[in-house]
Amino acid sequence: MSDPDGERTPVTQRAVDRIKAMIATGEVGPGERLPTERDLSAQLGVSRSSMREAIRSLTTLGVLESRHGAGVYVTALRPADLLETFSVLAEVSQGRTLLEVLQVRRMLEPAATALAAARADAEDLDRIGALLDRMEDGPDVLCADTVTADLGFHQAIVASTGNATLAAINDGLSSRTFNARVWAGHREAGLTAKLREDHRRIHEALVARDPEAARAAATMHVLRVERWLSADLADGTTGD
Amino acid sequence: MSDPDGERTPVTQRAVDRIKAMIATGEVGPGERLPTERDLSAQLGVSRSSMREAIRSLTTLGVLESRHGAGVYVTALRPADLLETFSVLAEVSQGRTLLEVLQVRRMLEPAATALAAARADAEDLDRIGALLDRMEDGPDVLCADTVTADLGFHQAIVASTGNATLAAINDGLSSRTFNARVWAGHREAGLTAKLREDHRRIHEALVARDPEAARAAATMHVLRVERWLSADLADGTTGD
DNA sequence: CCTCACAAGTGGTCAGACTACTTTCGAGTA
DNA sequence: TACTCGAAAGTAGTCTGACCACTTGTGAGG
Repeated sequence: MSDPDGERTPVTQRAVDRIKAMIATGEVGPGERLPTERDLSAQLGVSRSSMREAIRSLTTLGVLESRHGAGVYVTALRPADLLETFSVLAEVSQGRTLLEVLQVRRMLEPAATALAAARADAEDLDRIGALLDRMEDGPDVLCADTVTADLGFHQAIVASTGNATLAAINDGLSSRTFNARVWAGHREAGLTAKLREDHRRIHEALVARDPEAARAAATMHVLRVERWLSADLADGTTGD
Repeated sequence: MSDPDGERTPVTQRAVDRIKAMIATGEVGPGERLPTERDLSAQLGVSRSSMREAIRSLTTLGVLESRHGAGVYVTALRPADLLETFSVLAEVSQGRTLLEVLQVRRMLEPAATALAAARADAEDLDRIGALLDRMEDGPDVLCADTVTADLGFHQAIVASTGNATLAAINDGLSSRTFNARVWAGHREAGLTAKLREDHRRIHEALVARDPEAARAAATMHVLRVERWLSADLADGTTGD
């Protein structure tokens, strides 16, 4: 910050910085509306196109939100808003990076699940249990619902830790396409029962309010997925 | 993906998706150059303005890189590229969210430090040791160098795990301004010696290649900072 | 063979017009 | 009076075409 002016900074970047400053100084707070694009561009002496690119950039970052016909607003600036971009990692990653992601999840999920075992309230447990049932209900068929329930199951657990930042990060480390691959891979190997067993054990530990059991169950689950991915990658037929 | 067409998607969003698809299908790979903005906009039948906004969005996400006069390129798509936006969280966070961030670090750093104790090579240890010295060299005065060395110290440790994704995430959870606050706060309380001791213990565990000692030392360090922040927030004079 | 200036090509910025959507407010109605 | 609904004003979204700033390749000149 405070680049004297040694090098010419692009106009759009200056606009981005200016808006960031407006938020940092409290000139506009979370949830509030910014001046119109036209006003902003006039204030900063830049064209509306450049201002729009600046706004687009901050919108992508989750700092601003544009509502067609209504105006540009500052988001709530909650972790979930700011970490939405995070999902790109899981989406784009392949091979080696995917393994790295799983390694990070092996650090986070056990700790998060243990914390959830201590903190989840009855309502949380109900929600988690319902998602578990949805996963079990699915026949052998791998309907998209199973994958959805699986994602929801883990998200609900992490969310019940009460740490929104943790939840947002963990969500970013999971991706629908990857999860679908995991289920498909396990079905081919006839191992979907193992996945279901993992989930049930995690749920039992949560209900029993046993953090250490929860940690162990979560570790085993991530490890299983990690091991499967390792083997899958080694097969060569990695697909995209 | 594959939104039938139930609702009209904005033109710019379609352009973003199209470029993402070009990358996903391998039509353009990491490091390669895209067609010119003018060509792309013609291909997709959108205006150059909209295409520029799409490119701006992907540039912000760390997927593309624009070089004035030279063209638009796909980045290497390394985790560090994709997670650069992550730092916004640590920059913007305040109060409660900051505590959440530290709680996540308490899950990651011990595990990462333990892994580093097992994996770091001689070169890594040298680099880490040098940064430790730089931190100790600083007199009582809190020159910016101490903060820089502190940041570098933790980054070097996490980097030596060999997990670039982990390193990128952890970097995103640290911020220069927060670190400076921590040092300033500890100096006021006359506790900088404690911070130095933490770092020394971590380093010793790494050199001894003792993962469990490393895990414990890292945990204690993060806990100390967490406890300090808790107290600092309770003081009310939280600053911005 | 090397150097350097020029030219072509590229992203960066600007201006202004029009479209699509949202919100507001007032006229008309029950 | 209270409610409904449609028109109007205001906003973001898109398009066009022009010009500026920078990079790169190339060809003339040394």
